[in-house]
Amino acid sequence: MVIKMTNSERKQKLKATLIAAAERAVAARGLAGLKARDLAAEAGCAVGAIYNVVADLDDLALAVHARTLAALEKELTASASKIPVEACAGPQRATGQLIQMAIAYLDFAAANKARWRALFEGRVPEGKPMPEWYRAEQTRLFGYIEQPLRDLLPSMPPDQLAMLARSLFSAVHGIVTLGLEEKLGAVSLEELRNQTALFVSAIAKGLLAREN
Amino acid sequence: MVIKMTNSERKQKLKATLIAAAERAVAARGLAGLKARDLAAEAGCAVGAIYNVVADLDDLALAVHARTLAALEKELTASASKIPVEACAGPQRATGQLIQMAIAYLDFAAANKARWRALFEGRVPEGKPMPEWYRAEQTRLFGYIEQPLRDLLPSMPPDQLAMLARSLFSAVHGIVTLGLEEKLGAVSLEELRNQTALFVSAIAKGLLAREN
DNA sequence: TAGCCCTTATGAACAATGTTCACAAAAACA
DNA sequence: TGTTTTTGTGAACATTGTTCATAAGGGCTA
Repeated sequence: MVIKMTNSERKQKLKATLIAAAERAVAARGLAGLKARDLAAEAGCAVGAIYNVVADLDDLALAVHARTLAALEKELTASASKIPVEACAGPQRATGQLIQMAIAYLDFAAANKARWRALFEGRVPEGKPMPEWYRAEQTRLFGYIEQPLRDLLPSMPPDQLAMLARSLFSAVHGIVTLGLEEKLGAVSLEELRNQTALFVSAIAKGLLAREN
Repeated sequence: MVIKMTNSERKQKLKATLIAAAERAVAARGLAGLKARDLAAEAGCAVGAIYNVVADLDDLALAVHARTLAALEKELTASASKIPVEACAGPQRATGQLIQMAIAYLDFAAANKARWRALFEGRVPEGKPMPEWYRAEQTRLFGYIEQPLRDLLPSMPPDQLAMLARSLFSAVHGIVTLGLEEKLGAVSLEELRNQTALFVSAIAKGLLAREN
């Protein structure tokens, strides 16, 4: 007996299938490996069918990005929970948390290179300013950085704190990005971990010194 | 009378023309705006002629990148010369130089957004590991960072110093990149300058503290 | 169940790419 | 001047994303 599906069921199923296929494609061959015909072949549908469930291939890429961000968040929270609450207090603890998160970020990027890179490769064609939910996701993830930063610098006004979180993430992101690209010469993951920890620690120390 | 040109003269001239056209295209429409047919039209040659003087469009992009790096270097040295030699000494002076350079980098990126972005957008298709002269250029530019870093941390071994220079650049690059992308929310250039200075200063302070 | 409508599926067709190639033109050389 | 090598040409090819007329099939009312 053939299982019948209602229309919207089929639609949702196809969308899920396509996203899964897209994720595999990105993981295996990068964002440039996301091709309409390949997706259609792997999902077992016609090329045109793609555009019934998704507006663009960019749309699909965004869906993949969302899943990547979710995986990243999982990793971040997992790493955060590894620090015992009573280990130490005050600035030391906050600094430790920041270092831990930075290294978790690095490790995630290294372990999911293609998918992670794809997050920052996408073209922003001036026209589509990125959907709201995606922005919200990003902002929410930033919360993870702001909290330890707040512990570190209690007297910092919230808006400056947000700015600082942004910059701190950017700095770590830079180290991770250029570290994982072979573009600038190869570095071992272990060495990258050291550098990341060193820099986050230095930044924390420097910021703390400035505050007093 | 028609001016005749020897073959290699023509070739070089066409190459120069193409590079100039490519530079304009990248500056105006980004790396994605580098199209074979547009170039041919602007250079007044056939599309096929391009491939007589250049292997790829990627090759042309590299030529453009080289010019961008040259312009950046000019800016960096100009900014470096603005610091009076006698202003202050030791760690303060070194820190000041690093901040100055970071801000010069930021300003250059902001003033030459498209060309600068193109430097890091290029596809690295695993196959062509980037020509040697390009790597050499990059390495040479890193020298500008290493020197003040050496002043700041005289007891640091050279290989670690190179690593540190790399990471410092990466961190600043991250702040600049994510700052100029609208992807993460807009920030004014002035605010970015403050953040950059704040972070470089914090890093310098933190590294110095670690050393003693 | 029959009949109508609207959603979905299809794959050929379109437009825009980079790149190649057989051939033409021109320069280099003997 | 005649031959050979280099350079120029633009049509042709392959690969993209995206669209569209058309066909197929589910959804609903009678």
